[in-house]
Amino acid sequence: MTEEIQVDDNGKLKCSIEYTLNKVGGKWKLVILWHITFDGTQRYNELRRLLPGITHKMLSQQLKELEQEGLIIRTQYNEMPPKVEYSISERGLTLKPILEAMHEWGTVQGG
Amino acid sequence: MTEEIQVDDNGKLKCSIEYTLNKVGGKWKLVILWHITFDGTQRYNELRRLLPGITHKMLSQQLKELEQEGLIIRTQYNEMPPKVEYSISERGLTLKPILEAMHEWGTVQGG
DNA sequence: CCGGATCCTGCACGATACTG
DNA sequence: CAGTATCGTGCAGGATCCGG
Repeated sequence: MTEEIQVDDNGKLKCSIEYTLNKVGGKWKLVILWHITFDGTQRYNELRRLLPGITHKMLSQQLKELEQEGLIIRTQYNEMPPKVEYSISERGLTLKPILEAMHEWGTVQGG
Repeated sequence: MTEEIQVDDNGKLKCSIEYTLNKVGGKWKLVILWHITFDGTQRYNELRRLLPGITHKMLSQQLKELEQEGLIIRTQYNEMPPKVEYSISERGLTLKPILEAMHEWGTVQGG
């Protein structure tokens, strides 16, 4: 079994936290994942309401990236009107410790 | 004791994770904290070596912000040549669960 | 050795209009 | 309802020089 070592564009060593930040960094991803994980499956417009301040573009963009990473699952119902649900995947569930830790810290430190 | 509720610029509710991201979000803060927490007290240039790719400006800027947040402690020795050490604070130690969770995830998922 | 000051660039993020 | 398309912009982040 070969050793997989994380490197950046210049071939320098990266620590594992940088890998994580690459996947779920940015302003919205962890917040989205938190809601889908703990509030359960959500529709598109439900997420918009849960995320005050997010724009149309950012929500759909972040959802698409999260789906491509296999962290959430997109389920489309071909009805009228359209209905799309986003749920957490098994891989996404492995982020739970991170979400819980960050939520706990924000709650305690933020008052 | 009054209830402290997190709100954004428009008075909308924020979830605790957003508070956390405000404090330790961005490209470098968590990585810096990880090294100072688990590799122990570090000098300025030692941190530069531990953080391949970080620029002079970003390192000093992030260190200053982390110190102002009370997450790390800056100790200056008035010698020649100058010597400055950065160590984790008690408040900074409360981030340990987050750091461990993100490092663990990056290690497992990143291979 | 440890930074601050300045100037600059690019991309994350946003506003808005349009569509099946 | 659940998105795309287009166009802007501000600030995170970077390069470089200066100073104690």
